[in-house]
Amino acid sequence: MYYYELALLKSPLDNLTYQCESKLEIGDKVLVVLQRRKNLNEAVVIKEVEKPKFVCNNIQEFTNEYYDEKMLQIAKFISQYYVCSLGEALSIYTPFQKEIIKLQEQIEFDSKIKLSPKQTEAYDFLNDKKQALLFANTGSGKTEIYIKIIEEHLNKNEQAVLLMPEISLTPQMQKRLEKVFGKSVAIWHSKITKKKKLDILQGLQEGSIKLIAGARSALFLPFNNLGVIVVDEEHDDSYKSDSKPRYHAKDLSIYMAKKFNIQLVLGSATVSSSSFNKIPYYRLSETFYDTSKNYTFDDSDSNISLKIFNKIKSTLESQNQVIIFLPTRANFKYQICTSCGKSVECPYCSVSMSLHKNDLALKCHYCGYAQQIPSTCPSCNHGVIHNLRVGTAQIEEELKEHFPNKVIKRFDRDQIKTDKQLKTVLNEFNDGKIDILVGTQMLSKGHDYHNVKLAVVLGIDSILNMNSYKSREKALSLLIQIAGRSGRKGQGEVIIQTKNEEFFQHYLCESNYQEFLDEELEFRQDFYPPFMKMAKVTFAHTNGLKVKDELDKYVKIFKNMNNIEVVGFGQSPIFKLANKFRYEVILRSTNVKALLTALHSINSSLAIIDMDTIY
DNA sequence: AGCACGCCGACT
DNA sequence: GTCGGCGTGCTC
Repeated sequence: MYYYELALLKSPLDNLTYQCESKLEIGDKVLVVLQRRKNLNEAVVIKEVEKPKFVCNNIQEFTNEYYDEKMLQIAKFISQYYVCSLGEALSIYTPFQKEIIKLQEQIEFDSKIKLSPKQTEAYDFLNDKKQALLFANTGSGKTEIYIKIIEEHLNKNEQAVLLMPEISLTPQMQKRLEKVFGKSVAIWHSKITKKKKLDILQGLQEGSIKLIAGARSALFLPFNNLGVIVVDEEHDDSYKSDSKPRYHAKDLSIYMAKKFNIQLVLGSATVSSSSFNKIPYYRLSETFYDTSKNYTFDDSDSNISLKIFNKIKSTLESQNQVIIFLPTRANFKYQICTSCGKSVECPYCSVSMSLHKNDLALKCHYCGYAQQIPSTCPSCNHGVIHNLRVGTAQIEEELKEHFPNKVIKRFDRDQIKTDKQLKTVLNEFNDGKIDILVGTQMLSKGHDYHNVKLAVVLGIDSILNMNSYKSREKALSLLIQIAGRSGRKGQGEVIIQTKNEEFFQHYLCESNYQEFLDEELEFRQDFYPPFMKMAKVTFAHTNGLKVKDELDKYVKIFKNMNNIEVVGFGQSPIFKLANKFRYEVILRSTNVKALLTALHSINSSLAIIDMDTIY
């Protein structure tokens, strides 16, 4: 009889020991039962052990899947660093299939891309440093550099992965990659169908697929010979997972690249302060087209002021396209009673309900709860409800009244739910079938809109005023990214509604972003990341008193720890979420080990641990 | 008594 | 995370 320690996939439990008549390999995926449970649980063989004192259950079934040594190593790191069980960490990986055999056919790619002298310099720099940051203005041709580097690796018979924020995986990018790499490239993200995923996995293991362009989960595919990881839009916070394991795909890319000697390229026009601080960078500011921009500021409160309206009007009159950004979905974000002053809140969350006129409903954007639009205030039963903080749907509606013969479309999570919808709207927009695109953050992410002459930015102040050490960086990078969508070929106009003109004005121009980073890093020295490690521990439970007690207990414990600082604690910004009350405590330390020791000492079923929290 | 519900603890 | 055990308290 053999005895093995197994990591239970998707389970927060520690490894458990099972027995088996036959010899197994480390990394094999098997199926087991847990005592009182009916369903089989997937598990991974971690190590062989001596016969334990307790009685073991048998391993029920075997599979033809396995995790290789590198996967196990990284998963162990993830479970340590991001504080989760090994089973949870391993769950992000897609395992290898046992009986697939690698075909030996080498294809020689020739992209025929001629890099400019500056691009060549950047290319040489990236190759020379092995792990480097490409700090490249929009329109400076960073994709071509990525392609050149990927090509070089594929021609050495290595594999490549190109990570992008989910929403930037556009048809344009797909076309560009397919033009060079043909059937050797595959696109990978959460919305790819099951069947397609199986085909890709087969192709990847056989060797017919050599490049994966995908969202963060693409980093965990069964690569056997990964030569390069490219992280595009590396500043993007969506690389951080918000469910267990709460890993950061960019940080893990850096870790994996160093550990396994893989080339790493991080790229962005607005590089993150953390990468800028620790990774050697090449500044590529030369652009192919003269992209001079004309910035205007507007300190109005109203949704669309006369000044903004006239700009939109004249842009449309000259047959050009407009994009309008605002950070809020729906028609209005807040429903305030003019009589009693109370806002209409979600019954399960402590947030205001958003008005969706089209669906005749108030919806909670956090738990999805929807209800009918009340005619009078539900608190005082007689007050009239007043709408505050305008959203994309409302702007769309108002613009449709003003420009009845123009085509106006919305670009947000309500409107774009599938990959197909995304592609359709983007294609229509680039074919000139849409005149105005009104959207949220989605608008800013890496899309190429070639005919946009005006970008309107509303509500950026609400991002700048967020209570986070990162809010300046977030607001500015977002603004630059949106501005970058206007006038990619030639003159572009940007109008920004803000009461912080001095701040934005100074740093807005892409060539000043570096100056911003220098000053921002100086400001953060000794207090914030990247100089300090920060973690957030949230306690959540339906019983508000119980969860408060738990928080108080742990705050006391943390305060008595060496090398750990309790930055603050209290109710979470959204105190009640999906019917659970939430309190949080922010910890920081210059000492990663001390911080991890504190986090690993937490033994509470109410705790949600978030290492390197982004807020 | 019969059960719905919520809390708690174990899982090899 | 998920399940069963068990106590509470409500209803027939």
